[in-house]
Amino acid sequence: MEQFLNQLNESQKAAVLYNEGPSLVIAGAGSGKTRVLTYKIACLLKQGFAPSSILALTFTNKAAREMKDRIAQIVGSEMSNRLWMGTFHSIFYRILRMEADKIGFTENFTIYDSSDSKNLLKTIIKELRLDDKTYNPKKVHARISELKNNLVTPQSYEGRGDLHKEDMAKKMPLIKDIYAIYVNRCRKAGAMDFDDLLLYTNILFRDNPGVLAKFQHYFKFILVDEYQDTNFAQHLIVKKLAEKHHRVCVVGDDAQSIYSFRGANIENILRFKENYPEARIFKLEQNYRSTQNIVKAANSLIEKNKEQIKKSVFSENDEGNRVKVLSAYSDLEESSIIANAITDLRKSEKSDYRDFAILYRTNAQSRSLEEALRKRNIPYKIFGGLSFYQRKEIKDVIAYFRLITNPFDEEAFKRIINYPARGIGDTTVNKIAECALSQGVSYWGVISDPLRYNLPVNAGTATKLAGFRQLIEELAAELNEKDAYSMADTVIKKSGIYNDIFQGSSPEELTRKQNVEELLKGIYEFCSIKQEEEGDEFTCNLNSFLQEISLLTDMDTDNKNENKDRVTLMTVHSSKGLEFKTVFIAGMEEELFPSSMSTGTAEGLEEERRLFYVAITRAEQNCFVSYAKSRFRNGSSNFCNPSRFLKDIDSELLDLPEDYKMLYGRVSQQENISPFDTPFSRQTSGYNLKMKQEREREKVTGTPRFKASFPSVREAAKPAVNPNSISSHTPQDYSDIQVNTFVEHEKFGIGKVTALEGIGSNRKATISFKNSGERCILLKYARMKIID
DNA sequence: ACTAATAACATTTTT
DNA sequence: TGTTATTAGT
Repeated sequence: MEQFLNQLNESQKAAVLYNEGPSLVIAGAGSGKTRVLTYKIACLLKQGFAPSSILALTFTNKAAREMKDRIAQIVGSEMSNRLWMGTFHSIFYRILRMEADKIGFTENFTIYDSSDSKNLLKTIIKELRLDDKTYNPKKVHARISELKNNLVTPQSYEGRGDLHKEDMAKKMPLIKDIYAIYVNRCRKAGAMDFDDLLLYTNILFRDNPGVLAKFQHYFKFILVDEYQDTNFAQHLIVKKLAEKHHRVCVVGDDAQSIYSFRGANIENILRFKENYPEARIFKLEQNYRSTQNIVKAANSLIEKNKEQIKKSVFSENDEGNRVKVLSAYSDLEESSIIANAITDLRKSEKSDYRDFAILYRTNAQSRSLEEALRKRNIPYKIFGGLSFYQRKEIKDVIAYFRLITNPFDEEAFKRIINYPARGIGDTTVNKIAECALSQGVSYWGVISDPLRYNLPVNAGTATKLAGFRQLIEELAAELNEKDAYSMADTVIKKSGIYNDIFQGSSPEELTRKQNVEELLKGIYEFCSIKQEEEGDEFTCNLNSFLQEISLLTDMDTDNKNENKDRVTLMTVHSSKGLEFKTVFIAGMEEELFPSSMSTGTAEGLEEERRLFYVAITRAEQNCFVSYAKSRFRNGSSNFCNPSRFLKDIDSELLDLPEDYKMLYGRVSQQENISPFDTPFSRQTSGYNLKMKQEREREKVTGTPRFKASFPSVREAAKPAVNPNSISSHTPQDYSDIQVNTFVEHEKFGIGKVTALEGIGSNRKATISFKNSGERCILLKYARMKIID
């Protein structure tokens, strides 16, 4: 214990050791927040708190996993595995499954992802014959999400004239009707959306005092990471659970609250003390990550925000370089300047590619950056964009999984009723939908008994529908016999997906094939990991796999490229929590950063400023900020001005380009324009004039700083895969294995086989590992090799 | 029922 | 520009 405490500074130590009541830890960027959280939990365990009595909530699976690993290193994995540590959503998903009957769900309920939700809303809007321009499904979804996050149910909406007024003002007076129908449809489909996981948890606790009391008693200590990102529903869950013991510790940084558009309420952290008057507040202000100049620059920026908790983040690292501002004529030039800088810095500073990150406000900006990097053979990886589980072919397969575990899942049904094509077209589906709607049954109900519900289809179609029904029923019947992996294999073959996808050889088909293989591999790995964790009696069924992935994002999946030496490209949002030796922040322009969507309100603008703060504080040694004077956006080229945020940073901490000084030197001499109310038009004319002059000079001297044309060469398709590779990851052959054989396991290391039992795919080995003790492993899933 | 063509559209997105 | 969703045509 002592040795760990010695690794902490005084304020960190104080935060770790105070466990008597509620506490708020304000953790500045790079101040060792994770370290405090992990040591605190380790400390609690050492003090005798049972691991299962500690609830630790995070926002990402990644954060939860990392913390778990670090705690395991201190107290061992036997103990850390028993902690209730996970994302809000996954923890309460687990609890809701346990208590599903109390709120009228079955424990197998499906989770609708946001595209499922939007699709359902779209059909409801259509069914109500409303105009989907005014009732834009995306907007409606956002509104319903907001309502749910604030615990407004369709019932409680009734008594809220204020909310109705808001919706009327937005010309959507029927929101409440859509909302009510949506909730009903989800319930009938046995489905919850992401927001429901939090809403129903609150309902569960509200309506079942016994259940609440049970968990209040159960969780003796509650910790919340990234508290600035909690919404009202999350805040209230924590508050209710902590009511009994009042042992709650929340950690966060109000300056890094960047998710208000998803319902995060910065007030939760700003007003923590009002909710917990006896709370103690700890501030972690020493930044261990960045140079002094970077920290100072970030401080001078964030100072311009009004709403924040006072703190003074400082660094004792080297002074470092100033934040260098780069100016470019176009987004194309910006990209090449950055790419060249990476090449140069890598040599001059002996950096690896992995030391660099390029951050941007919008995903669309990645394209030109990509091209520039590719042109110079700089390896890179892009985060964001379409996640693995969002891909069409993956969603199709998952939809089969979902439908066979829950035939009432309407969205899954619609997705696969005619995929692969089986001659059931739009007209038939519409008939089913109409039939289901008018007679109050599910889609599945209709095709189970088309005659009873008078489904108006001809004999041919009826046969096809019966065929589909039979397919799903047959697959469902196998659910209890087979494990997830063989189940998935069966689904893909029986459904016809295999024939549809694994035949073609065009690059797109190849990619789809690869993705499905990747999914199968994922299921396989999931099974083997589960097998190891849960022991030999555990059968890994499809249901548990679905539960796992329904709350998983791509951030969690592609960690295999993590160690490769590549430049990172990502949005500022997804960079939160990460750090890089050198950071480029691209596109620091008005309307882009801050986004034109957020400049309308002071709060919106403050959030953009916090976003910039997050971006700057990712940098350890060098921070570059770039802007272009013209940018290709939404199909056309636009002139842009440098971001107002550049003016928020102390100019002594910036290394500004000449043209910027010329532009703003003049403006600021005239008058001191507040960054908030600078009329945009005032700058435009002068600025464009300047730009023209710059351009002319280029022409005259004939020495452009970079080549003007970039042939847009698209990268060739990914390397081909073995056409038979559907079986390339199938279990290794362990037929040579015997008692006393030595093996090396991927996770557990070297061990000796002490016993063997079972035959075929049920063959298991008991292995005594050098470092991890004795374990019984199903050979089918074992990831190990025999050593001679 | 399927395909091709065109219109509409477009922040950020831990779950 | 690039994607996605609806529509018109076969």
